Amino acid sequence: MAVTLAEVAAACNVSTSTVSRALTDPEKVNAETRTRIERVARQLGYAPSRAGRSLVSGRTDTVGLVVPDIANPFFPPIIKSVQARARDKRYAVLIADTDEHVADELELARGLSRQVDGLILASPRTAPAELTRLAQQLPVVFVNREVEGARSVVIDEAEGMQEAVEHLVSLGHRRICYLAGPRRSWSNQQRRDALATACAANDVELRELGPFEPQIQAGMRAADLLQSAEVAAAIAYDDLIALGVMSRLTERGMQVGREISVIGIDDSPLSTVTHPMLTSIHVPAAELGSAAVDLLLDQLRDGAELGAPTTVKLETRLVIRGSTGVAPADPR
Amino acid sequence: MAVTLAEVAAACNVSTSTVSRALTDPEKVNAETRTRIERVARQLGYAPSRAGRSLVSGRTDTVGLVVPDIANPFFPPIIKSVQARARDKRYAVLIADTDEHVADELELARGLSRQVDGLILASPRTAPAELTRLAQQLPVVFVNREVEGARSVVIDEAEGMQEAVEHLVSLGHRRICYLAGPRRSWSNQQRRDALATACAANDVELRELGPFEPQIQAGMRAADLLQSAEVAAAIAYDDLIALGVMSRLTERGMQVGREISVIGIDDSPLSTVTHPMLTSIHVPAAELGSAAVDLLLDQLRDGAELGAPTTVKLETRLVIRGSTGVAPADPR
DNA sequence: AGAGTCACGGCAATCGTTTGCGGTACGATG
DNA sequence: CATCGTACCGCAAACGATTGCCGTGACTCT
Repeated sequence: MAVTLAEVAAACNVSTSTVSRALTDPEKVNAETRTRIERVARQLGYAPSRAGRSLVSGRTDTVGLVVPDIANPFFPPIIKSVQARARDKRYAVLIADTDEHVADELELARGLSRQVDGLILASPRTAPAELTRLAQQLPVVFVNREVEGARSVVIDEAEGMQEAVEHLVSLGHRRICYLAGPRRSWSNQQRRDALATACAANDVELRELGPFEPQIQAGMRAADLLQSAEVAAAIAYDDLIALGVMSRLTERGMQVGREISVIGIDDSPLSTVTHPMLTSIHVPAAELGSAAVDLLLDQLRDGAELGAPTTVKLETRLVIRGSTGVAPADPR
Repeated sequence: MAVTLAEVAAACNVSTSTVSRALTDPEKVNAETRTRIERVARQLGYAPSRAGRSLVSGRTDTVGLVVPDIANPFFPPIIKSVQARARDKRYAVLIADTDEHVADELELARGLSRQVDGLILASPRTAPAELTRLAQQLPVVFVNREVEGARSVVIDEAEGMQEAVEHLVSLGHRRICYLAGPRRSWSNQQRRDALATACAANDVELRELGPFEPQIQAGMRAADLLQSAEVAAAIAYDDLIALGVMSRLTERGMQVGREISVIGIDDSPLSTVTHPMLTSIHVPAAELGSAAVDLLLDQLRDGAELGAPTTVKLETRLVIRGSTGVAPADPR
């Protein structure tokens, strides 16, 4: 079928070793023969067999990426940047989608682990101990989750959250409702904590509803609950929930941005598709992805596979759009 | 590092061949030894090396999937269903995103082709001849594009488009504007043709604007053009464009669903997030994905690698929501 | 009892690459 | 002229799994 090293070697009257060296270790072989080999290899359309190479090198030149839900607009930008960065470094990317099934997460990761050199887990929800253990078995980088003894890339929601609260306060709001994400989600806790801190610092009352799954439908459910709560400002766990809320509230005749203010988190491209557009805390998704790849490849190269646990923190900031406005005189 | 066949064999006092057979060809070996081997293998945590297996079998148990843009909500459902179906059949999925760069499409596909048994190309925009040639080199299934001599799964927009036109006509519209997708896009031509046919059959005047890239931003641009055209009903190439149009029109103070009607295609989950919600032609995305995998694996199994070119056609239908309404008395 | 059958499992070749260990030929050096 | 160094390249052994072929032993049938 495919052209092999041996065929190229035969066509050049040299041994396979020489061809191999010529193509991977150019200095090790005479310049003249090297160019000859290179030419013939190209002519014959030679491409090294991944399998053969893997077998002896022990590497696969592939990284795995596990995400909870490709359809959640938060992840595509991350996936894209992971792919782009990996491709630059000659790595392929295997993707697995857990469909938000926490139970499948480890299983999928383990499955991938056999065919990749390293893994990136985005927003995992598996128990910490399991993740630590996984990270001891092969190079892993966690995105949007800090794990003991492992490397991770996370976002620092403090800044953005503080801006969000100050923004609402400046509009006259004194009471904010947090629409919580999945109960055991690490980033939900981070966000809730950041919000609590910001509220405390600004003397704002904080309420909470939820938990909600990060899906539009759940956001619609949240909207109905929100209407019976006495608040005029809500910060949602993520954009999807926020969008669901807006959609449902609008449908029920409320004027988002006037009667009630809504803030999302992620600043996904969808933030601009609604009317009014969604005020959201911007998360640098592309950087999340590329930083994760860098951290991972770093780990792979150094051989120091369990290199110093590092946490890269990326900043967030508030992007103000139309879904937030001055608090109504009477907070309902 | 990893447990090998040889280690399992040693632990069982049998040869590697026996272990291999016990695990892959259960009938070929004595029930008693088989269970013993299975037990030991599990205990030792044995997992076959993909590389070793590939080398001798020539297969990789991996399929490649090339999509134009993961961030386009049309594709995640397809990706998901491809993955799910592939996983069922013990195949891994390598994904590549062309970022809408037509030029990279073939290159990415070729790159993948070395490490997969077969390819699925979703909505490719490469020239037909190239695609035909690609399909001769390895098993390929095309999604959302018909290619000479190759297998593909496409959608039949005729039905949905006819429903859409009839729907608009029943609301009093006599003039429809098509917001075209990328000029050389195959599905754009399909959709335009289907629309033209439906319009002719219903004695409706058809205008056209574009081309537009399938992105929200482009839709916003379309909206502004639309306002200076004398139409009160538009059918967009896809939901993203339609959503961009709605968003921008609403922002400019128009009442979508009253002053102007908008219809999208794809019926992506986002259709429900806007207000009013987007009337859209539903495309069975999940079926597209799983049908593609079935077609591909079929091709792989039969060895008849260039099996009969088949085209699977999936039906579409209109989903009516709030973005369409009765035509205003004076079409502006 | 002898021959044939059958189930089971081992041997060894094979897939395509990489790489340590030498071997060869050449030029340089004393 | 002999010795040594060096640059280049070939040999062959891995890597881990699969599989055709054959040997062994037990059983059956006549």
